[in-house]
Amino acid sequence: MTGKVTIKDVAKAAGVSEATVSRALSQSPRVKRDTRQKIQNIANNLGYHPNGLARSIRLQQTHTLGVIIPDILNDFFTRLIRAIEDAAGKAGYDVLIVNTDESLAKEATALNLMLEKQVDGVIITSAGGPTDYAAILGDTPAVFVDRMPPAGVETPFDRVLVDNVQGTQDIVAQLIAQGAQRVGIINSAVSFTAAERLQGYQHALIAAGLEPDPAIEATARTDNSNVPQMTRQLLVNQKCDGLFVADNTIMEGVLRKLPELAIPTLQLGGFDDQDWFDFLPQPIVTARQPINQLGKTAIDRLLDRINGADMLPAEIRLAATTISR
Amino acid sequence: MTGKVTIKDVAKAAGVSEATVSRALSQSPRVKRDTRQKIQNIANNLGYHPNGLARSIRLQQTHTLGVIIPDILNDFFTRLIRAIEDAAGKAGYDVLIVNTDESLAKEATALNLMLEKQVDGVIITSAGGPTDYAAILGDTPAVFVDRMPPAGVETPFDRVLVDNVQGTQDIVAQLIAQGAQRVGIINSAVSFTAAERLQGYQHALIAAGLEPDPAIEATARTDNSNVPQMTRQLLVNQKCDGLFVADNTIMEGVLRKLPELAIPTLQLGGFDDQDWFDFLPQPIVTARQPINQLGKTAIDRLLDRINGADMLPAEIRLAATTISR
DNA sequence: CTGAAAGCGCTAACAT
DNA sequence: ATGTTAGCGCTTTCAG
Repeated sequence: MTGKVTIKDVAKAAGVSEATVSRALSQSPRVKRDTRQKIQNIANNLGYHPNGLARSIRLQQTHTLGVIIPDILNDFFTRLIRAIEDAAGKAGYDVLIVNTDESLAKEATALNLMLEKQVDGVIITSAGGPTDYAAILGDTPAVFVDRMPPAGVETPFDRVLVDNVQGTQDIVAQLIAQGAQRVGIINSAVSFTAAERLQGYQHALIAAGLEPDPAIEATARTDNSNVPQMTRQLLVNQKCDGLFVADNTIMEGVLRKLPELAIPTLQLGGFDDQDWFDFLPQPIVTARQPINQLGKTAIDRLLDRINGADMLPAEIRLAATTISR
Repeated sequence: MTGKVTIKDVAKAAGVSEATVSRALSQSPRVKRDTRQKIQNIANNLGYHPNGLARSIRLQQTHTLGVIIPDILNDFFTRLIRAIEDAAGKAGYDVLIVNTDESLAKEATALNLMLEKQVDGVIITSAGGPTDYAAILGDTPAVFVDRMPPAGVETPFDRVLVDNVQGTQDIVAQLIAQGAQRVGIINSAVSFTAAERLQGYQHALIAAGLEPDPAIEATARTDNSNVPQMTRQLLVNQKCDGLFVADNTIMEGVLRKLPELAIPTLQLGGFDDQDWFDFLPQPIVTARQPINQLGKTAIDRLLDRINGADMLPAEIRLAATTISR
């Protein structure tokens, strides 16, 4: 933090008051054209950059939104960030992104950081802990995206979510339609989406007259270290001929394990779509999430709140699209 | 920007002065244990969050670093961000990331944004324009990573770069060793890396006694829209039996086109490695970049500058590793 | 050990 | 059309 040339320097150089410089630089009509021109030139020559901190502290708003993301290496979140940035940028807001590595501790730190930086609002993809968001956030507006804190009923926040139940149900139904008789699941460690996706999975089984079997319902660790072993367990020991995988990071582990297991006719499906799935040798059924909509909807909602809209917290569900390859 | 409870409120509630609250909360030893305890409790109960803007403006430093990234959807940069965040975080710095979509205009905007936010330093992956960085940056320290502005000789900035020439040369040499007789190149639109990678490509050809041929040196557009066509051009029309591709985004386009061309024995290689290349049916030779080192080195260098280290701007080159699949 | 007061850079009344 | 001044929330001399 340097660039020590301040509005005072410009004022002195131009022989006017600080107020006039401020007005000139913010295009106020209350300053003569000539003066404005002169001041702008001088400011440029001096290499003046307004101090946004000072302005924000004065104006009581930063025009910055905080975004809390659990895994910046995950393509899904990268795209979500991009969508959020886009929507925010169009509305004139900057975005402060913090990655939490699915750690609750880091999430709390991130939240505090954002509050200290006085962000005007926050978008949270929760790592899924028992955090008391309302207490921490005070009256800073927040919108939850993709995941909700597990708290449950009385969440006083807006939520923009994917229809995980329906999305999963569609995929599993498709796997069965393609001939699978015994479909296992490797679920994710993220409690919120895991619960919903398990439900969709079971719905699909029951709708097809199949019985859910706890023996073929596995859960991946957060670091996915047990995925290879779970894959073998379900496909070899449990003789599943269909497999639903709850997200793209788990899918990568499964795909890596598959060749050595050499299952002849496996019906494979999973949540999250990746472009490179096009290059896979085997067929795969996936749910493509409406990422851009997710981001845009969340930002719209957040900006409404920031602008003082008086509305009840709502839950918005967006549908995923099933893609068969 | 809300959270209106300030240090003044805490002071009032605690019956002490603002100064004492400030001292208590910053663990100054110059305040009685009891007082500190009491103040901390009151602050918690009130839901007090220090205003980072006010503190930064007072302390003349933000403990925030700006990072300018040209394409946040590109896996390479995502990993770079992650590496930078990691290194910065360990040193107690936050990171403000801005994506420029390879646009010079957005890059300039991003730079200004960062200066206005008073970042303590900037890491730039340049979109590669004729921008006069020195003039814009003033005395804000900056380090260039992965790419340098084209200016050339007299860059007064530190640069942390990959050895593009050697990396490319190794790959192309490997393609030739594997039997390729006529190796084409689809280069990137990014001037800096493109120039170096072309050089490495040509070196390898010459070292193998092959003649560089402009007819098989193609360049992708920034949006890669011409990649399918270039691929056909080189492999079908120009009958190349080897192909070097300058980055991972171009590689994806090539891979997408390959099946329909059905080239029997193609030796394929490219810069940037992706984990999912493991799943490709055909062999591929890639350069894995030392991303973590890149990030860490850049941050170290930047922090040294921020802390006033007096050293000449240097260019640090890191080696890429060749991976054959 | 604690308080009073100045000042970081900026904008917005309120003058003139 | 421009200048004067107060104050945003914080830290830090300087006094006590």
